[in-house]
Amino acid sequence: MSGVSDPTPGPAPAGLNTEQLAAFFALMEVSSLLQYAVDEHLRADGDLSYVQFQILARLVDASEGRLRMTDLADGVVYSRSGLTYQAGLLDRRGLITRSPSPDDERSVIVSITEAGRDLVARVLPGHVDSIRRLLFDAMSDGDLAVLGDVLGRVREHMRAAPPRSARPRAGRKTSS
Amino acid sequence: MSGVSDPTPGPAPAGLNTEQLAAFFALMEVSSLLQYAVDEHLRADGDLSYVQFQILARLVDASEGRLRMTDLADGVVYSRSGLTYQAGLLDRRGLITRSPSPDDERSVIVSITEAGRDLVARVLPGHVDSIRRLLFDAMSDGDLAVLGDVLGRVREHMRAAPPRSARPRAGRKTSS
DNA sequence: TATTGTTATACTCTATAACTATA
DNA sequence: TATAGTTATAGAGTATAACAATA
Repeated sequence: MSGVSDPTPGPAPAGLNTEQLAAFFALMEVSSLLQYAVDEHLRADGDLSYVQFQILARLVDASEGRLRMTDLADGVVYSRSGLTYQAGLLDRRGLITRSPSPDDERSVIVSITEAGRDLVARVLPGHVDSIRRLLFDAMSDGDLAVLGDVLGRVREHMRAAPPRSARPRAGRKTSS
Repeated sequence: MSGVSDPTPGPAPAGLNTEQLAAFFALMEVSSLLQYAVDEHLRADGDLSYVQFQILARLVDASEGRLRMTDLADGVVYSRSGLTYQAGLLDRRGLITRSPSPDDERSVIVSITEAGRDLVARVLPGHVDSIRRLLFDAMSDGDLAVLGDVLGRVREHMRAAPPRSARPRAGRKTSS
C-alpha cells in the first residue's frame, strides 16, 4: 500500500500514518467478511437478508412487536421506498402485517406476526453463533472491552456528524 | 435489544453477553456509516464506487501498475464475472487497459493508465480526509493501537476460516 | 482435465420522482 | 405547507451457468 498510503515522499502532511491505514483496512475487511458470513447464514437458515433480519429483530424488541414505518426507517438506513419494498417482501411471506395507525391516519403500523417471531427464534441461535465464532473467538475479554469502548465512542462521533443526513432532501429538521 | 439479546430468561447458555452484543452492533454500525461516507465521497469526487477505487488503488500499488485479473479478484471479494463487469466500466472510462499476458495466453493483464493514476491522486486526499475525520478524530493514539491490534488478529482469524471459500465451486485449492 | 476470462441472463436491491392522503 | 407512505421506474451490482481458449 505504499503508493496509496504515501503517494509523495516526506512526512505525509495530511494523510494517514501506517498504523491508521492498517487499522482502517482491517476494519473494512473484518466488517466485510462478517457482513458476508452473517448474510449467508441468515439466507441459508431463514431465507432472510441482513436488512430483513434487522427489521424483524427491531420489531421483536419493540413494545408489543409494533412500530411505525418511519421509526423502522430511522433505524435501518434505507430510504422510505426501500423500506416499503422490504416490508412488502416480509408482508408477502406473512412475517409482518401492516395496518393504518388509529392515532395518525397517515402512519402505517408494522406488526410482527407469530410466524415472524418464530422465524427470528429459529434463526437467532445460528446467527449469534456465527458472530461468536468469527468475531469473539479471536479476542480476549480485554480485547472485547476495549473494542466495544472505542467503537462505541466512534459511533457517537459519527452520529454527531451524520454523513448521510448532510443533504436532508425532505425532512430531518435540525430541530431548530 | 432485550428480546433478541436474551430471548429466554436465564444465563443465556450459547448466546452473546451484553458486552459482546454491544460491540457487535457498534462494529456493524460504524463500518456501515464509514462505508456509506467513503462511498459517497468517492462517488462525488471521482464518480467511483469503493470497489472501483479499490481496484485502482491495488493497481497503483502493484509493480508497474499491472496485475492479472485473477490477482485482482483474489483481493476484491468479487466473482470473476463481477470483476469483468467492473473492469469493463473502468476500461470504458480509460482508467485501465487490458491486454493478453505474454507469459500465459489465458491471462489478462490489467494496467492502470495515466488517467487512472491521476484520478486516484485526485480522489485520494479527500478519501483519506474523510476517513480521518470520521474514524480517527474520535480516538486517541492508544485507542488506535489497540483497535488495530485486535482487528488485525480478528482478520487473521477470519481469513483462517474463510466464510466465502467454504464452497469452492471451481478453484481455490487448499494447496494440499 | 483444469484454469482464465468473458458473455448472457436473471435477480436483488437501492434511489428518485411523482403521487395520494392526512395533519 | 409539511409529513407518511406507496408506486413506478430506472440503474447499479451480483451471481450463475454456459462458453471459448489456453495450459
